[in-house]
Amino acid sequence: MAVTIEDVAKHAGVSDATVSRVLSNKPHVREEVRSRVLSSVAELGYQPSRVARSLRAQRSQTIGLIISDIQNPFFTALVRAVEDVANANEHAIFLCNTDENIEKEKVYIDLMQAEHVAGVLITPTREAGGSTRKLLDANIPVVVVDRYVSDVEVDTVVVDNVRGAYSVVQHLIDMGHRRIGAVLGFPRITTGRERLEGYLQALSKNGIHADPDLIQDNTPNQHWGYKLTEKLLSLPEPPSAIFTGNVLLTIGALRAIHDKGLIIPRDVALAAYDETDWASLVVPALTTVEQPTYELGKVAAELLLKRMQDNTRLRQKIVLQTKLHIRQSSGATLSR
Amino acid sequence: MAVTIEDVAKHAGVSDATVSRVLSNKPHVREEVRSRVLSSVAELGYQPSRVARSLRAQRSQTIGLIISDIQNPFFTALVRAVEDVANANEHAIFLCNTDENIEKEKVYIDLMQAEHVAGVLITPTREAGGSTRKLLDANIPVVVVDRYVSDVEVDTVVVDNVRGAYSVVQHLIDMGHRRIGAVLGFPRITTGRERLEGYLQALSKNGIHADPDLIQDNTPNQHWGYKLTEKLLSLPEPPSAIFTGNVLLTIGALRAIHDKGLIIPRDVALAAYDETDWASLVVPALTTVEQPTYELGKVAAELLLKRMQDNTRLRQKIVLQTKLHIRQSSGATLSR
DNA sequence: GTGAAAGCGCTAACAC
DNA sequence: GTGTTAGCGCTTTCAC
Repeated sequence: MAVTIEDVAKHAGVSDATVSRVLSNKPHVREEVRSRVLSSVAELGYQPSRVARSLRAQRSQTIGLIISDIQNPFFTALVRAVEDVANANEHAIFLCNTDENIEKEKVYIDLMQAEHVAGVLITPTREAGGSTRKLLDANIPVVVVDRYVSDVEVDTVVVDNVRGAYSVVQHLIDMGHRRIGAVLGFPRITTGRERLEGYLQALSKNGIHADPDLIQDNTPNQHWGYKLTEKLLSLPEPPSAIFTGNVLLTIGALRAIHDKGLIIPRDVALAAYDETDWASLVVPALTTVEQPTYELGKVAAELLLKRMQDNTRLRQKIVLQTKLHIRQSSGATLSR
Repeated sequence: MAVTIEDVAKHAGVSDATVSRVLSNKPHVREEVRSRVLSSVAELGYQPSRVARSLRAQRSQTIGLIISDIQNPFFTALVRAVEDVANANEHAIFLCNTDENIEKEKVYIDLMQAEHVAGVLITPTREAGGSTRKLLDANIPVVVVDRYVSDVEVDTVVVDNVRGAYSVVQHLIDMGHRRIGAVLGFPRITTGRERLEGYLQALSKNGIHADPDLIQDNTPNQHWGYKLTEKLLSLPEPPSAIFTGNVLLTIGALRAIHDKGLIIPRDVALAAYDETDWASLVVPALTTVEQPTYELGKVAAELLLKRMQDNTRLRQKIVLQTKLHIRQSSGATLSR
């Protein structure tokens, strides 16, 4: 049906081996033969089968990208970066969404093996690196990104979440707040835990007692952002400021605050993890911690490519820094 | 290295063919043998190679998804839906981003052939369906989604953009506006052209002359949303209302309006294509046209699966409807 | 410098 | 009901 290497070989009057050599730029082919083959390729519109190549090489030209939620703009920027890097290196991308669900993660890990992918980028659903280890055991290069796993030696690219959270909570304290609520993702996800840690460090450094009622966590999505914020606002002694742990939680929180009829920052201040396109357009503009999302994906993808080329290199852990954007939602009166 | 079907066969004391039969639930296998094979599979942790299967079957268990921009939440919802459907049918997804770039689209089309994908979902970069035809010629099932192509017979799932745009522009007219600016995507993309058409229909129906100065189009991203809106606002006779053609254009427009120091809807009203999480949280809340994004992806993916099963069925064109959300940005004083 | 042949892991056609 | 065999398209020895 489709045109195969044999068709090209016949057309050029050579063997398939020679065609193969030409196409993979191997030496030891006469210039004349090479050009004859190339024109046959062009004439027949030959497309080498990546499937056959994968089977033969026992490795496909594809990178598996296992992320938590494609509808979270944070991951979207990551995907974008990975795609750009993969593209430039002639790799395709298998996209997989776990929804923070360990079962889905497992299914996808098996898929990665069955597809003989060249490598995997994963934002693991939990700190225990079972899935990561399984891939490594199958001899598949892996880079863990955004979150780390603690019980497996693996290349890792993350953001300094402790410091990011610390800086923004410190800012809230600087604005005079002492009862600061936290709306976070599960602490079993390392990003959630580290942001909690930064929050606690800031409080402790300023001699503020951490009230457990003020610390809420669950799946980091809009629904729980709403629920947890509602809970905070209904406390007998509600917080005067709220720190939200990612963009989806923030959207939920904004809605909850609005539905309660409260005004930011007059009734309750807000500072959020994750910068977005619209953070500076909302009224009041949002104080945010910006993560280097594109950079994160780019660095991780590049690291994966290096690992794919040389599996003996030393494992690396790269930590990127965040940037604080101070705007009106935290009560700051600075320009936006 | 990895466990193969032969390993399983030996372990169970049968031939590979029998193992294959068991795994693909073929009849004519003794129950006793079947269970012996299955326990060998489990014991050895055997994972059938999808690569080998693909080569053998001349078709992989993968769906190609070629979209325009993964960072646009509209496409993100689409991706999400496709992934859910593919998942439920044991298909993986190749994700490809064209950036509205025909050259990238062509590269990906070739990739789809080289990967022997089971089918392709595509949001074509232009109305001329060259890429789509190429896939069909290679006997790969295709469903065109979001935008249509006019010169190829192909299954299509789109939104009624003319009507969506018409309804929101009519609403602006109802609010008393007669000079309405339009910030749109290229008319070579069918969504852009149809939204322009809806805009023009609404004007014409109300006896309003369409001023060419008020109609701006370019690549539908944030940058151009800003530029084109700036241009509109700098006209000697600027519009009293602006209709933006997608969410990225809207973000650019919001920023441009803000940077000019104008207040919505007092100085200029705004109504936007695409509903978002935050549209109702911005102050003023945005009047939007909501597209059934998830539905779009779901219907398209299901249609593709049907086409994959039976390539002789009649071509279908499915048109989904939009929903207008009237909020304050258009000057409406209704509740949000 | 080039060709012939083997084989990657799987399934389907054909034996028995 | 089960095994043997061939072959999907490619690359990589190994001859010559």
